[in-house]
Amino acid sequence: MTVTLADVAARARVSPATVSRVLNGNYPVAAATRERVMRAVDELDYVPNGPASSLAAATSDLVGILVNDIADPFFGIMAGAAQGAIGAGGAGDALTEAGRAAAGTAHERPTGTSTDKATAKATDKTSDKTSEKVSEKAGGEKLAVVCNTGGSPARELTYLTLLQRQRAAAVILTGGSLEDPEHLAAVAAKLARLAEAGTRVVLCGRPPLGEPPAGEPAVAATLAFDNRTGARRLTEHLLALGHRRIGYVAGPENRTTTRHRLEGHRAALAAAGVAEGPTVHGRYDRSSGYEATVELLGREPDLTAVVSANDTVALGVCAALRDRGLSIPGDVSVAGFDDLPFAVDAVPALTTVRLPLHDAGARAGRLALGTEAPPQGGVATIAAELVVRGSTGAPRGA
Amino acid sequence: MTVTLADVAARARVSPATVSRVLNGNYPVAAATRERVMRAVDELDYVPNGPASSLAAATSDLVGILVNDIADPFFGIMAGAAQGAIGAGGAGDALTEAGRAAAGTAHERPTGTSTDKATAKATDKTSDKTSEKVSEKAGGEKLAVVCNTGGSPARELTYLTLLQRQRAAAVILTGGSLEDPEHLAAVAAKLARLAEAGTRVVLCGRPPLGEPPAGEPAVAATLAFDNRTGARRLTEHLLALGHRRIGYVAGPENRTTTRHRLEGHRAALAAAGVAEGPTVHGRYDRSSGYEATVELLGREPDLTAVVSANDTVALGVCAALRDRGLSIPGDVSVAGFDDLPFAVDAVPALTTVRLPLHDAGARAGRLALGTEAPPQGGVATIAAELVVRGSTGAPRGA
DNA sequence: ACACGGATGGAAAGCGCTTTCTATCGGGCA
DNA sequence: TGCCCGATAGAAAGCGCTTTCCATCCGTGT
Repeated sequence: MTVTLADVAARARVSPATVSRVLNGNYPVAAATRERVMRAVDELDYVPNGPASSLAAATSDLVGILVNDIADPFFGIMAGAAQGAIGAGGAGDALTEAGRAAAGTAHERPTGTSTDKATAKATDKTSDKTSEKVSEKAGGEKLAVVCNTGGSPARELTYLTLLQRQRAAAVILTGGSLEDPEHLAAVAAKLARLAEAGTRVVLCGRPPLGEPPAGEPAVAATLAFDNRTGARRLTEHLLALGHRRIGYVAGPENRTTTRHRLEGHRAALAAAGVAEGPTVHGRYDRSSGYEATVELLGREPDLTAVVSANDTVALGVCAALRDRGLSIPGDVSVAGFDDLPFAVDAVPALTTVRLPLHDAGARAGRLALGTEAPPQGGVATIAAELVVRGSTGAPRGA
Repeated sequence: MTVTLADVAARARVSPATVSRVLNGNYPVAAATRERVMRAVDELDYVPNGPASSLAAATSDLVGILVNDIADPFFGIMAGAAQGAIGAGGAGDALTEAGRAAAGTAHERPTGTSTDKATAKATDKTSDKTSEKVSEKAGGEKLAVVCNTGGSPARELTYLTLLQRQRAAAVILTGGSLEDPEHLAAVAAKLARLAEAGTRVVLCGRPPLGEPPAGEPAVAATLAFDNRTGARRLTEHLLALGHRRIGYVAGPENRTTTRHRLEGHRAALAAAGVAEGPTVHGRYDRSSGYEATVELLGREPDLTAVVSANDTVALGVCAALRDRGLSIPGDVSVAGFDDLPFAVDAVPALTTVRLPLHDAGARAGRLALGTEAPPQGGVATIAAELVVRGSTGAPRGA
């Protein structure tokens, strides 16, 4: 029922081997023959069987991107950027172009007859392009898929196994991870076997794995966000404004991101000799920020500033404050983290710490492709930048 | 180098066939034998070769979710919900639980010795569960991957082809589509072949495909948002408040969502005998809303209300208005669409049209799994609900 | 006590593609 | 003119797993 390589071979009156070679373009095939094969592919509307190729070639062109929460733009932006770098044929940033290019792209190949042939042609084109003896390592066009772990360690492992099963070309893990030693070890082990099997591993916005066993090569290329310094700068900013009673709405416990940001915050306080204010842990969503703020104010009614786990949480913090009749930043200053697109639209606009999510994601994509050389020592630290806006100001009477 | 089924068989002193049967649990295997095999699997840390199984079984457990923009929560929420319904082992909504459950889940299997064994165990557990003669159609645990098309029709087709190659179990297309007839035909053709090959096709938040050829079964189960009615209600609300000069910041041209919302808007105006105000098309992002508003005010300085393509755009509209010194809703009312989580945090909170993204996504996931029966006639229309908040009010002097 | 059938396990034939290893065909060169 | 080589194409051996027959084995019914 489905068209196979053999069918194409028969129609083109060549051997299956030749068809394979034409399609993969890594072996000289006479122009005439190639032409004949392509015609047959077109006419039969042949689509290669992925599993079969992957099995025979022992590789696939899948790249997995793991995210903690796909509904959170923090991950969406990184994933989109990575995906753009991986799948857009080098165009780099298809995501950004997307809106504008929304129309038109479909007509680029007017030669096609039946609509579906356009697809086949596209495939051919790709092969053509790569057929000019592209080295194996160069990493041609790959297909990125994003896997939503929902923050569940079990699911993270499941996806990693799936990707391992699929013999993925690369895996990108984004965002902070759970700090449970058992889980960490399990992930490290899994990544080690993936790397061993030839899958490129990239960590984006996540701290590096432990050191590799001995003099062995690093398992993963790592792009780590400098959450600690970012958080520290943010708290220093608040301290400079005169705040001394600062509440902290932290992210979920046992997460690296949560810990690092908290550490930066505490470091700033310690350096200034200011006592730490109340801290409440919660989720990375707005209602968590709301609830935490209520709790915080209960514990310490005269707070003059609240630092949030991230921008989304900050929105909840603002809402809670407003509902209590407190003005921002008049009565209480609020700070976010990440500088997601909506941060500037909050009223007042959020003071926050910008993380170059887009750049980091794109770079992760290139690392996954092998287009970009891994950083020295395998780990690059990505700086976080303080962005001061209207939501922070001097405390009353300062 | 890698462990294969045969290795496991050898170690367990059974035939490969038996190992396969234990792993897939669709054939009676004596408890003792099974036990032996499982031990071997554990000890060797065996991970099945996905491509090989897919090839032999002619199916895979991949479910593809196509989204237009992964950085947009509109898609993220649907994708997350779908993914939760598909991959969470029936738990239904892993995404929501995620934050809370962030810790702990890793310890659930204290029997494991080496860290990596935990994974193997998890796999076994799954097999166990399904080994009790689960019918083929029931659709066990599948793996959802989301594919970001970035709104590019070419990429949409590419991903569909990829999924076809992988012999995906199901495909979910989310969000509106381009209205280009050629592209539409290409997609329809592709989906038809997918369906024909046994892949379940679900459209979520996208209008139905054209009618299937003759008396043939519908290719796709469709969950269509009633954007038209939603938009109509929204404009009616504005009209009821007394607005007569309403600007419209529309989404990209040639998109179904854009057209439907615009049609609803116009229908309301027509029904009320009110002349249509200026309309500007743009992207689905905040800066587009900002720019469009500047343009709108240039054309028609005395607008009293602006309707936006969606909430994100509305944020940009608000920013532009604020920058011009116009108050919301005092001088100009603003309305969004979708009711994304941040809509309530805008100041003033956005009046918008709520789309049950989460429910729709989850339902799409169940349809993809075959857990839920497709709607009558193949198409279910999902109602959109007007949500009135502070960003809309009576125009000055009304 | 003997034949029969249910319960298990093995053998082996692929699934569709990739990739050596060969075979063939012309030319260029000595 | 004859030989060796580069350029092409084909043959065939898998890749690792599923699954359709079959072959056993043992408990039962009569």
